[in-house]
Amino acid sequence: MTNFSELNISESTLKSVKRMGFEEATPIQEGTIKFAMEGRDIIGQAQTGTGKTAAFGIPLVEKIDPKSPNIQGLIIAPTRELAIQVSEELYKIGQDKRVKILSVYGGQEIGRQIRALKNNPHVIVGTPGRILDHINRRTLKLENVQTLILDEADEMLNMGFIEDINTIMESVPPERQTLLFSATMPTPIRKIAEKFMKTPEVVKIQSKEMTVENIEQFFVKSHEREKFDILSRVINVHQPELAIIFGRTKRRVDELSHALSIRGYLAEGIHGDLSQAKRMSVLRQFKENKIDILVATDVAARGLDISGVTHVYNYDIPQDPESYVHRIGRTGRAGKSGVAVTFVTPREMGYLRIVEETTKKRMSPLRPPSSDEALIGQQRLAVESLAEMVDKNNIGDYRAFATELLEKYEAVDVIAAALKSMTREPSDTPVSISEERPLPARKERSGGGGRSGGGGYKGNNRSSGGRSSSGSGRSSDRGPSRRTGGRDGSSSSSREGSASRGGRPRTSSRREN
DNA sequence: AAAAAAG
Repeated sequence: MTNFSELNISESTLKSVKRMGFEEATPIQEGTIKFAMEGRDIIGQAQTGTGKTAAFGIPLVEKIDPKSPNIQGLIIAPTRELAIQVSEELYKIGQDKRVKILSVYGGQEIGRQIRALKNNPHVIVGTPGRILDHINRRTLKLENVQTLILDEADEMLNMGFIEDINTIMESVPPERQTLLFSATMPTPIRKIAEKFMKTPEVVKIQSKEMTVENIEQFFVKSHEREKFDILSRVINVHQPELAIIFGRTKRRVDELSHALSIRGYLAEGIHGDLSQAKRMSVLRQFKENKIDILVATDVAARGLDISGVTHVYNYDIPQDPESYVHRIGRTGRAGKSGVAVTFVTPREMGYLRIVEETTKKRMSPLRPPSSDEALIGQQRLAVESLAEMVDKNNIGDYRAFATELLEKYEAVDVIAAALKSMTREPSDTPVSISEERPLPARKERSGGGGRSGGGGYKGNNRSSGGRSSSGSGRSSDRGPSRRTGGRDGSSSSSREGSASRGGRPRTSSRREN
């Protein structure tokens, strides 16, 4: 372990770092700061939560001349939220040295940014689209940039920014220092590194920090229409302090957050169609614990560093396993433990296996709690918060009323009544969540086909005839490989028997509610 | 097929 004071950092920066509560450098910080202060180019392989921002932020701030009016550092980040987060942390690191940081990103009035740019910031943090926009408007002068940093480079690749990145990098003087951070190193990123970097030092942190070892991973096999009720029960049993629920689409997120609010949870949604102001306010409320549950699309899956997230729920299993790793990585951070629960419909079980192959870890099946268990969870919660109020002597002047009650009733009855009034009974308020189009059944190396549309709806519809919605019966293109393998069809499982209580034979009576 | 990011 290295202490920051051993890293040749200037007094002013050290002071800021101390104020932020940092004492010892994390592995990525130790490795990066040492080489970066020597002016070396660096490839850092690490995810957020490892102290990455300070790893490049400290040497960047060290290099800034606060008396110069020029932009000396440029940082490119994949999402707006990440750009904001990075600029906030850089501001703290550079506070004592009076380094001026400016973030530029889409969704914010560009005139305001242009005015702010005239205020001679030293460091720009931005998203690719808006940075390019400013370059084209000639409102962003990059000819004095000495340090260029790519944060989450592989994410920017995934999001299709690779061309933008190339263009931006070409607009920065070649005799600069370049730091590139990426969790993985796919070929296009490697190419960028070869093209734009000078004999970079590679700083890789041990795989231990990059995996998900302190996260307990569960899955719940559940049909689409049962998901929400099971989710509420699981939440009531888990009693998460801070939870993120991921949904697959923006619409899904809207409906879920609305439904949760109806049932009395403090939940808000966040996705890319909301105004930037709304996105920021939701995130801030979540960080300040004003809401307990953040419902999100993958906009919140990557990079965001929100401390204290105890549970992650994947209401829909993510398509690609990488997304899964990013999502559950929002919990179990900074050495704390976390819980991740993933809902998976029977026909999506193939995706689950793929995820498990990627993480090299099996998920444990989670039995959906009964409504009784959910209630007990709520009651426990009431007991805890009552006890906490007593412990903290947070009783105000209710003692007189308590005495009054005790003249008439048994103490135990009074307390029981108080507990009951604090308990949220499982609500049966109806909520509506649209059925999500199921993920396409995983195709196994089918060679042929390739006609547009990919015949998505190839479900395991028994051919029960009945005008399945919207006609257009394209039953002709039944794939060549209708496999019979482990389909659950008759679901011989018999555990979690409570789910199908009424034992209704699943005949053709679809859609009757 | 969805989401992110420039409007």
